[in-house]
Amino acid sequence: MAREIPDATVARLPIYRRSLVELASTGAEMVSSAALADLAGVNAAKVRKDLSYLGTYGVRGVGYDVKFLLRQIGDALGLDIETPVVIVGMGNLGQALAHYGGFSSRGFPIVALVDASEAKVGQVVDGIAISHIDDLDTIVKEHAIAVGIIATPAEAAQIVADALVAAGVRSILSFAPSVLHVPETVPLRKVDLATELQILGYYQQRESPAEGGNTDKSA
Amino acid sequence: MAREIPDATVARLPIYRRSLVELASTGAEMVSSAALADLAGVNAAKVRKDLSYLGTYGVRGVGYDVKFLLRQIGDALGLDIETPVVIVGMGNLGQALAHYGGFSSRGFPIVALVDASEAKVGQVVDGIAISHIDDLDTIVKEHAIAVGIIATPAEAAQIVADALVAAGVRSILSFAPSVLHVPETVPLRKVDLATELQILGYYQQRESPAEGGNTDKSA
DNA sequence: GTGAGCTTGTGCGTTCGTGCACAAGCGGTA
DNA sequence: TACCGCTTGTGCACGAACGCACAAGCTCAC
Ligand SMILES: NC(=O)c1ccc[n+]([C@@H]2O[C@H](COP(=O)([O-])OP(=O)(O)OC[C@H]3O[C@@H](n4cnc5c(N)ncnc54)[C@H](O)[C@@H]3O)[C@@H](O)[C@H]2O)c1
Ligand SMILES: NC(=O)c1ccc[n+]([C@@H]2O[C@H](COP(=O)([O-])OP(=O)(O)OC[C@H]3O[C@@H](n4cnc5c(N)ncnc54)[C@H](O)[C@@H]3O)[C@@H](O)[C@H]2O)c1
Repeated sequence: MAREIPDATVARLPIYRRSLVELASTGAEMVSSAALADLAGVNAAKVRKDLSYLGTYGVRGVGYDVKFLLRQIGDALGLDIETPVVIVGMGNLGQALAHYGGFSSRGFPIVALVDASEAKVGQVVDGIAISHIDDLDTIVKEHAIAVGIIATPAEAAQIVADALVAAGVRSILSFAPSVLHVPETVPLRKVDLATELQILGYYQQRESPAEGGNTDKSA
Repeated sequence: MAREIPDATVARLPIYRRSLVELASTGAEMVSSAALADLAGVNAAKVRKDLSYLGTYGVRGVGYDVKFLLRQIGDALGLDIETPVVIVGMGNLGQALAHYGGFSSRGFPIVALVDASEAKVGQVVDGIAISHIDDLDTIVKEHAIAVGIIATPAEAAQIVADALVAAGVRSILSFAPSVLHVPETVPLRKVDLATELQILGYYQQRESPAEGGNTDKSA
């Protein structure tokens, strides 16, 4: 329905959104592409082109309506409805994620926590009791969970990913440092902290400039 | 000295490295670009082209020497020497990062922890006492710290980034959801979990496939 | 020594992203 | 009503990345 939005643009929309939320809180009603570009740390022309994919709602000579733009971006990203999330693997990282409020406040409430360790099952973290991985299927269906976050060791990541897909999760975010295979229909994104550090290592060593957000690409 | 390596390639080197470490542990001596491509989840031609930037050390008809390749990649990424890291902001995320062993084992030992809260200063996490942010300068110089990890709230991120740069840190990894400005000479990478979820939201909503590692770009 | 069978290294066409630069268009002013 | 200044929307050209496809080159067998 909505027209096709380029990957690079999609990756920037959340940044624009964050900047706009900030702007809105200061009472600003309108914003120019130049001002937004400044806040988001990108080129003004890029901002205009990106926004043009959402439909052309700017007013020449004036700029964009902040509130309206926020709604447009929210719609494009599917933030108009809440997307329930399950975290699998309640170790160091899983616990930190569970405690973090930034997900719920951005439309991704964490509704279930899962682990394989008997010692962890039953523990309550941030108001949610940890369930056993064997019950994943039931849990996902019960809460209509759409997103699975993998925070298990790398060895377990593929098994967990398979289980999530089988249970009906529609997209996956993985923190495990391993290559995962999922069906084409399930969007998968990876965050690998050690990899990030190694990339920094290269640029640092070469003493060459290389600032960069972590935009995505690939098929 | 080493020839210029494209950004996209640099971002993949750590993945190759991980796959090679795995291979080496199984006793494999040689590996073909096709096999490595399979492990890393990329195209075989891309593997060959990527590796060719490191110099041309493959043997036609045979493949690449696993151990030698590991050394080559390690050198390119600057992993031949240990790179000390400081974590700033010891809340949920900072604590999880401090407990994580994956950094030290990959050449990035965490040698200092810093926070602004009096309540946290002095606490010992994973064998390291938390220091006060005011002492950052001294700490960085004392330990010859090269990388700063920012795990503070977004509001404090820019101040912390400035302090890190002033103290002499050479590159920065930030988890704060905010746009940071640093000198061109300081490589900066951002990891924003909420943004990742929002990006997933888009593809999920469109039910279109969009797997992807998080490769970087930008000037 | 010669040939068969692999695997590397890379040239080339294609696609995607970027940002400059400018015409189109809106609002306010005289 | 006519004009001026500002901002959007986009055509265009450049560059980066990708992956196919093939020649070059190595090893082994006979
Ligand atoms: N902690 C960090 O800061 C950090 C940083 C970078 C990457 N990571 C990665 O994130 C992942 C988790 O890290 P961590 O430090 O939290 O590890 P952890 O060992 O503390 O926790 C892992 C948890 O996963 C659970 N688990 C194991 N197998 C499981 C399975 N099959 N199903 C469900 N749960 C299972 C374990 O019981 C444990 O509670 C790892 O892949 C790690 O490499 C963590
Ligand atoms: N916890 C998560 O799972 C998670 C997930 C995504 C993003 N983040 C981001 O990571 C950052 C940290 O998250 P958190 O959950 O750990 O927050 P937190 O509130 O638990 O911890 C923040 C810590 O930073 C310290 N701090 C504040 N100002 C400081 C300053 N000027 N100098 C040094 N230290 C300072 C605080 O004392 C506190 O200990 C936030 O920006 C958050 O948005 C966290």
